[in-house]
Amino acid sequence: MHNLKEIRKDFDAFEKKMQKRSVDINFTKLKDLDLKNREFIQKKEALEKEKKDISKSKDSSLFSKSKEISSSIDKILEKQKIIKIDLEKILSNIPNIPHSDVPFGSSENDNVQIEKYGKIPRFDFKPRSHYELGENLKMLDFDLASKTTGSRFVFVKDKLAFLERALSNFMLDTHTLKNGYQEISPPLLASENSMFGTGQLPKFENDQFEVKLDVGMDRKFLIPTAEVILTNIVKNKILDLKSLPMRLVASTPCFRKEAGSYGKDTKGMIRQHQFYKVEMVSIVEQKKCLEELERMTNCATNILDLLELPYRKMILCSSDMGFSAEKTYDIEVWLPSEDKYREISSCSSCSTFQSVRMKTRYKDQKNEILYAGTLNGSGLAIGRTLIAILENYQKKDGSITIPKILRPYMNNLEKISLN
RNA sequence: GGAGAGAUGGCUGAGCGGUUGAAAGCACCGGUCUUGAAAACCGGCAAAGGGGCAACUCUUUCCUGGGUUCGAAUCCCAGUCUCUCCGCCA
Repeated sequence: MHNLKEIRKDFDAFEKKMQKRSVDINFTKLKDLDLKNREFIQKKEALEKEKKDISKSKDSSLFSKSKEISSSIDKILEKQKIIKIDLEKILSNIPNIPHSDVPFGSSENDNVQIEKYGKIPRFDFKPRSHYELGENLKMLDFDLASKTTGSRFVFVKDKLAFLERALSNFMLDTHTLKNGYQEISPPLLASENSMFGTGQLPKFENDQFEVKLDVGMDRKFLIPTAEVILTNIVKNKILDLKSLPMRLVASTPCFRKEAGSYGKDTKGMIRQHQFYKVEMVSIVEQKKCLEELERMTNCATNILDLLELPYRKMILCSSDMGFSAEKTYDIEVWLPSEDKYREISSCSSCSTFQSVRMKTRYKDQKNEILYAGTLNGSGLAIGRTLIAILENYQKKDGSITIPKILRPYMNNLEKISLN
């Protein structure tokens, strides 16, 4: 969310920056509502002052006047409430402003490749897709999942389940032992307010799984990413400068409705309602956002380097970035069966966008209170890493070689083949 | 599920109808002292919002939402969360 005070300073500049996002926002209405809102505040405060003076004077002859003032205040408050709701509604649906580094674009086709890494494997046979490989090994079972649950779920079995678990441990170990992240095992449900804080609500409610709890009225949602719960750890806080940067990592299941992607990636486990992901979150001084983004992205790509998987690094264009992001790098891993790169990690700086929503601040050296910068990135999506290993490490006979770095995590198993 | 207790500033914690935005301590910032540091001492120190070029000033906020009152951190009602005891249980 944007700080209205900042927007007000230069409405036109704000409008101009927002054009890069290609979203339609009623700026005139926003400006108008802000103006009216401030008028009401002034009227209200004048009356409040008057009332306060009466009560301080303890002059009983003025007490009835005070009652009258109270009712006028109520009337103003009522009108102001409507304006405030409108204002909030507009404001909370405005995305973050893209950083000047971000290329302008209208679709994912405008994302810009920064660099390619690793060697694309050559096969002397037609490489199979991960679902063919997994089903042949009898270790991926999509039919069983539709039987027990429904579409876009999968059973991962046997050695592939082992591999999945090994990946989680390997990634967590790397981030905690080498990259300075603190491991967290968080709740998988988030409150409505937490979902608002990171920007999933109110605009993207359709993508979220809401969970009905019997007691209480508070709404709860299954986390679509651990980003939600990790970032909201610092909600409503004024942090000590010494506690920054704060780096957190968690490996959790993630739940997404994938509304609006009907017919997309219906085969295989590229796009599921539930998947494991190792997520990194950093809370930093606002001026250190971009620096931290580079660091975080390197932490993500480092995992691919260690797994010896070929990938490329992309910078997302203005229209392909997430709602809360000011700048995003996508890491795409090579998938031989599709003969192309597919997203396996997304690292974003959200500047102060989320911290304004969450009210996360810190005191700098001068004791000034500033909004914190927040960043999040996958390090990596486990399901998709599993896919990448299956496809890139496949052999002609349908067996899978296990990447060397993972073997210590898998009882020194070297290869997965049909039992 | 049953019975109690509580929620106050960055933190700990007093206050239980009238300059209380809130004692005290810790933390933090500035200063004195010191070769430097620590200790000690002195001073400063809540946030959000509005107005003003500024100095500054006003309003709101003691979990949330209602209510009583001229006036609420303080009284009443509802909700949320936390803790203790009992029961149940992974």
